Amino acid sequence: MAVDTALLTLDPADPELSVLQVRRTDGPGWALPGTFLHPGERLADAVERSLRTKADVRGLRPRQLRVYDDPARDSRGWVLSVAHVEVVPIRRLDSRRPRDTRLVPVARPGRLGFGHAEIIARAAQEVRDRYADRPDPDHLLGRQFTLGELHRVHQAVAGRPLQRDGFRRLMKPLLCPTGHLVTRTGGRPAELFRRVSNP
Amino acid sequence: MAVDTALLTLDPADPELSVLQVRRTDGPGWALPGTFLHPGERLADAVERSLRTKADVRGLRPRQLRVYDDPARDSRGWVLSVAHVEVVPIRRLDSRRPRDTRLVPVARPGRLGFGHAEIIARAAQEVRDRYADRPDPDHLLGRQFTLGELHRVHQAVAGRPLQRDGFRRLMKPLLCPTGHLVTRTGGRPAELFRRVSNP
DNA sequence: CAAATAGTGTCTTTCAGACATTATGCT
DNA sequence: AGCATAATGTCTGAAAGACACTATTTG
Repeated sequence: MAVDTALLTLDPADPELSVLQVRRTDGPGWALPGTFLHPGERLADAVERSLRTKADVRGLRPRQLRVYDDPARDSRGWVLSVAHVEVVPIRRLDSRRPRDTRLVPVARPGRLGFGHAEIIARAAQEVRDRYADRPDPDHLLGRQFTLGELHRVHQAVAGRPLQRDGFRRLMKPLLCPTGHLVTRTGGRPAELFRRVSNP
Repeated sequence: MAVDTALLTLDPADPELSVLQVRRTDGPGWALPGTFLHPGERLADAVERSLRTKADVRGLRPRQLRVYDDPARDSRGWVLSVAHVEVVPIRRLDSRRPRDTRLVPVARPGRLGFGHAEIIARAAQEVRDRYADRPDPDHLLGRQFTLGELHRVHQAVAGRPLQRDGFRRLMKPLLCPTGHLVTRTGGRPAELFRRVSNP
């Protein structure tokens, strides 16, 4: 019994939804981070453990995607894997080891074994669905942000342009205005917003 | 490692979405049909096996819901369970043993252990989502049916009345007219339809 | 002023909800 | 005729797509 995780993030330099991959220890190539489940361990704890040791990321709320149970999936034997998806802002990945990890756009995941390409595709779809009608539910942005910043993040997650005015009208009733203005780049100052109910 | 299945059906006498429960062998009360996974066995095969022995149902296409991994879930020890959902017409349950099984409306599942009530709620939601915009995807009806029959099935699955004319307009473009009319009860004869792409 | 970004107004199309009307068989 | 069911027509309001316009900053 194993867990595998598609850890997604946004690279601000290249605004595409990307997935963390780790160098395989048992052979050449890359794979999703994963681990075998310890006896009595919860799935979320195993995900946390695998990502803590491989990418130094903590405080996760992984979501299950599905179980992959094809007996031929893993050449080492019969391994059931519970696929998970998790989204973190890229600064949470700063402490990862660059030689043993890489970030790859989800649209071009490379050649992966274990059916990991399918997990990535499903993970990307899950995140896109989550972002379709909620303002940045996975906190890629901080507590406060402008509608322009939110717009760019949602476009990057969706992987396609989203109409600006329609996006504003959809998101504005879901946000809490702070009343503060901010000037980030040359242009009219933008209003800062917060998510509505935020821990 | 185990599988549990919410096997849903419609009782024509009482048009509510109902779930099959089996008498527990290790204690009093009722539970969802389930079994432990055999080594090397696929999840879908374990589901099929458990339902074949307990309800004499074959030819299933179970869908995964999620894994339940709470270590305190099963008092007998550490058991991960993959919950599944499956829908069959009630005639496929004719050969079940009446004393050891029962059909219960999903809205009132009774007192169940192992978190089975939550599985049932999630299963019902999954089926309702599937039925929201497709004509009877799980073949509760046969190959041919009238829009009135389809309407009654969808209402029973949804657990609430669905507007008749809106339902017709939504479903008609998804159906293939046969050109044949049929008179089932006193009233104007209805046209028979088929699903569009049907194996 | 020009460029860049933020914010608003408005038109059209589409679609769901709701109600009404017509069609055709049965007793 | 009267009832039951099937099928269609039409109005309205909400939401999405699309385009245009105004507002406010920097250089």
